[in-house]
Amino acid sequence: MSLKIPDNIRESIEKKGGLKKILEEMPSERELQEHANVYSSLGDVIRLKTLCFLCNQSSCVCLLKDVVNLSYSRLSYHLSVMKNSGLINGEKKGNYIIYSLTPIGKKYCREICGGNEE
Amino acid sequence: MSLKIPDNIRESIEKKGGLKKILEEMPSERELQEHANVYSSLGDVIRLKTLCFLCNQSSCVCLLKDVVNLSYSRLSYHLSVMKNSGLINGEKKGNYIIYSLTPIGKKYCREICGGNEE
DNA sequence: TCAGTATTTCAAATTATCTTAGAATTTCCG
DNA sequence: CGGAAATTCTAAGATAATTTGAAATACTGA
Repeated sequence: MSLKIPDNIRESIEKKGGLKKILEEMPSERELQEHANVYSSLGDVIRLKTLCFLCNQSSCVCLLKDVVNLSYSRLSYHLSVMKNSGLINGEKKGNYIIYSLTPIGKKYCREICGGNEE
Repeated sequence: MSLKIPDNIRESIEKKGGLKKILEEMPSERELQEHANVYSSLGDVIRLKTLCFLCNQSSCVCLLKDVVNLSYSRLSYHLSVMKNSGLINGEKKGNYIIYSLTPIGKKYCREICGGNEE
């Protein structure tokens, strides 16, 4: 690693024990991938709106449909993205599937919507 | 809003002052859009790795290139995404551009990498 | 001014994500 | 059980994001 970089940066790195040490202390590829999955799931207004609504109120798909104003199939796609990234969970209750936030979903809901929780 | 929804959900909504009230208390479209921009910028492993490295150490592009192991143009694209979403900031120093985290970038860095900051 | 280095920009090709229509499933109720 | 109504899923095409490599820009020092 005999890279040509500005002196002050090189010195700062040496003080921290070298580049190798810094890199070793960073989160693993797997951890970063997991975070990236959640964040990209959160990176969409429709899904954030859904998250914020579920933060206040567990809901069937038919009510969510009216809240976000989408077709069933389009909403269903976004719910599946959120489910796969572990933000929400759907539980079958008779004719309906009731979606609610997982603990991870609640954490991010707080970050976005403030403290008001179900 | 005479939607056919499960009774317990309808009752829960009434207790909270009705659907209209719940919707009014949610973050605005604009706020959600801003959050979505940041989250989709975070939704990529390359960018998270960059964020975590900058969390420890401000850096020129040439060093980052070795850290994330990408071509200049590919890295440059990801840096521009992060810059546009307000996570990082580049300052020209002679021949180099030194990137560092903005306050927003530091906030998310903490969420991902734990407490260790520059 | 000129050569050299660091970084960005552009446009085309590729890849991932989103949307839509409609099919399939599930439940309700006679 | 069988048909209707409501809900959910699937797969294609449409849209958006990413990658690539070449060319452009901006600065430095001789």
